[in-house]
Amino acid sequence: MVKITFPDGSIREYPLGVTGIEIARSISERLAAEVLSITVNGEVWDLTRGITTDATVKLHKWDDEEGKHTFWHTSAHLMAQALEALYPGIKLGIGPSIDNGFYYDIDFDSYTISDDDFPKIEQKMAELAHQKLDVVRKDVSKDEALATYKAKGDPYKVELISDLQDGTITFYTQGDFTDLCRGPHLPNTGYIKAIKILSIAGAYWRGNEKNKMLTRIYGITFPQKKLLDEYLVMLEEAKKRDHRKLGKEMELFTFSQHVGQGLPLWLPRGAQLRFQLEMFLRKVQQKYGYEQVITPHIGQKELYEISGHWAKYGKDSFRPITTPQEGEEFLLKPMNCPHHCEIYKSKPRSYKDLPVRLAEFGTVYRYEQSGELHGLTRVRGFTQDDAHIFCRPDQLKQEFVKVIDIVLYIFKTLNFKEYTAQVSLRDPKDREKYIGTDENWEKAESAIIEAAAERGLKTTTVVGEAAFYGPKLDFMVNDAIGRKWQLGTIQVDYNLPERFQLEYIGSDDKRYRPVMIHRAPFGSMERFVAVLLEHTGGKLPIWLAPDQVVVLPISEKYSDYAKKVFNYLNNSDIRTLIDDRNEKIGKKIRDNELRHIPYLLIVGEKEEENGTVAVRVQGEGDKGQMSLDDFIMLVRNNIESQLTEI
RNA sequence: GCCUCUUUAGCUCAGCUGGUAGAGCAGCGGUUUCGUAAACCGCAGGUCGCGGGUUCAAGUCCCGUGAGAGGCUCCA
Repeated sequence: MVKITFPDGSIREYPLGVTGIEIARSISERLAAEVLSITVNGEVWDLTRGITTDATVKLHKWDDEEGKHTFWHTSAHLMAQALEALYPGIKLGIGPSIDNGFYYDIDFDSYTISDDDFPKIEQKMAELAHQKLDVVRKDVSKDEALATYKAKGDPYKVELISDLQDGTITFYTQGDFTDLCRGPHLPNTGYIKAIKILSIAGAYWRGNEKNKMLTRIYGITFPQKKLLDEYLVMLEEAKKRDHRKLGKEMELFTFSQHVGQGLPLWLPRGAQLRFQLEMFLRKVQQKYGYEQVITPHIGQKELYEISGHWAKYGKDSFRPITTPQEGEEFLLKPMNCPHHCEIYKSKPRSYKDLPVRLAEFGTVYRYEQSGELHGLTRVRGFTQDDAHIFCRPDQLKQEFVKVIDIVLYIFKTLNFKEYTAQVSLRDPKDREKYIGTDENWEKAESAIIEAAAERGLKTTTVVGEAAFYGPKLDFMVNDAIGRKWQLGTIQVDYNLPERFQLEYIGSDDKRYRPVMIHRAPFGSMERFVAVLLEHTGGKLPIWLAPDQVVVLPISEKYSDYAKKVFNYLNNSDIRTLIDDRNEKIGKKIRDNELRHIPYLLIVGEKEEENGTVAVRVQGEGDKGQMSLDDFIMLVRNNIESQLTEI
């Protein structure tokens, strides 16, 4: 007998070799029907694997991450099985589950695969799933595993096996398909009821660009058709919220192939939106003791040699700008920090002056790889909401905490309810990647960890993700449909003060070196606007909306009154438009709703008589008549309630 | 940068196997003067991303190149 401990602490005894599915069945048939995998002593197992020691277990259903991953892992095998049947002789790479589904990397050799093949693949998978093929685990020796794949002529699996430790290597077999795999898997393929092949893409073997490019096929599967339908609806919703689409529809920004890839052109409405965001952050920063500075878009190459950016990123940057003067070279600035260091150095600083907090909406240029460019989220010219805090070492943690407060205030104001924070530390084994002394790195890392703890942030820690000059704290927000975006970043830097020989005079009249914090709560204006659009689906908070109100006369008879309303509102600092086209009111409402304008004011005979407006709120419909002054109060109160005090 | 796909009017898209470009919306002109998500009629609008090639003939086939999409690698 074995003792099985459940998550609630209860213990039951089962015969030696009991399986997960048997345990589930002993609890209820319904559970047995839903369970997908089981964690045994911290390791996720197949439901059909016998338990031979006392164990702590947890059963996983579809709503557990572990359950989904087991499901999708088997689905990846199912897809590979279907592909092998359809395209004999293909060579399999790897096929893991991912956050939303699974993929398999495959060397198709002479076959070419396109979207048109998806239905065929889906159909074959469905057919194989329907056969309820048992998925059988088998331990094999390394030699045996190698021999199997050598015989099959699959170089990728041979490479994978060669890199594995000796000992237990497992194969999973379903029907005539066998794959090298650690597992775990579903008991049989019959669990998979709904299948969708999503996309196709190239992927380097083992993620290394020196290796051969394999074909990666992405798919997703579900235990019920209904769930697939819901997922497809969600994908549609994501498409609707795509900031590139909204940016075009709302006339916020555009790109021109003549201006260049990744160089956004902000249209009047987009510029208005950015301006509102800037004003908002300027106000917050003023309260936190920041001072605005302005620096040029270029700087001498030497500046970046001092900072270390040229050595580190020079080869991936825009080429230096030359001048009529022999030997003179400038760079488009890829960072604002060197300029800000020079501002710090422009006069002697006393310990009493610190912290010095220099802020700038600084536009920088980076030559991102062409394949990486994406809408406003990844561009070659962008404006950081940048600031550099120069402080004494004893002020570091406190300053860091204040920056966290700014970030959290922004998230709150803009209604990002869920967020996580990631502490990125250096990889102590990869010294080549970083500059600076061990001692300073350790001080910086502990300052971040302590500051995050002080504000009770839930953090994850990733080793090896630090910037080359220091560790950082990055913020990720969840948007309205659950997607994660990286936004703000706060970074500690002992390195640049060293390189720029920054100093302050201490109370003992000796010279000391300040510490720097780089921070950008939005990250960049471009990226932030993109995330905001996707989060809100274009329904921006009223204070950010480029156009806040549009006045719609019922017919041309009332356009004089509409103009009076329009002027009155604009004079009251409410950004107002008028739509006095010769169209029916229904048409005007439709068009202006589609433009995502927060308030539509309908004016006709009744309104003109009473000196009122009929208010229609975007997405909510008719709110009835009110006086113009009441409406202005309504708008102002709305703005105030959204912009809560710090 | 690499792989796959896409590129036709301001926007969204149609144009099969090569025979010389089409729709809806937007725009403009008119009719209508209207009460909460699309009134009606008419007009105009395109060197089919760009450059070569094959062909009697290229939006369509081939080569090169720009831009976009989905991934991979990268991200100060």
